[in-house]
Amino acid sequence: MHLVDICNKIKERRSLLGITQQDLSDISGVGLRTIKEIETGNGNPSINTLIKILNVLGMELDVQIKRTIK
Amino acid sequence: MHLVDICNKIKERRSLLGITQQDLSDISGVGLRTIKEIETGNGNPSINTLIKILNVLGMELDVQIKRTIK
DNA sequence: ACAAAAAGTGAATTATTTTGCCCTTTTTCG
DNA sequence: CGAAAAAGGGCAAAATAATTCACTTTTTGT
Repeated sequence: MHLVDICNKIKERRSLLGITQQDLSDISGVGLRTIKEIETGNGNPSINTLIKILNVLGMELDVQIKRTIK
Repeated sequence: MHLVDICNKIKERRSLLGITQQDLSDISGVGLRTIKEIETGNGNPSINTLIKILNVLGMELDVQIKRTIK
């Protein structure tokens, strides 16, 4: 999973939950500007920043062995 | 999955593959010091840095809905 | 035990992320 | 349609990650 995919997942999940970027910022403690950067795909967040956001969205990171060796 | 778990997975996987931190650094293009930081748990890498490392280890990131709401 | 290799750490510098402020564009909905 | 809400972006300051160099500690293998 690439960074852009992660960003899209975040955007979709937030939409699904019916909260705004501002809400996500307030609850996660991550700056609004940063969340905008991430959701538009222009961003390279640190793990901690990403995890803060994912937590609010009820999601989590996982690391696994690649199934398909492209 | 927390940051510390990710760090441990990286460390274990590198060990399993029988390569050194130096090797991982050379192949991934991520600085040796950065890799050391990550493996010892003192680190907050950006997603891109993390992905570079995971690629070399044949691993990948995934984002998913939390199964257990602790 | 000893030497070599690998891993861990400190400090200083550079590069990048994170942030707030402010404004523009797009979307929502009465 | 028209106003309000939400999203998208430019810019510069502050915070933090990434890197290099040098050294110490630990681990590995003979």
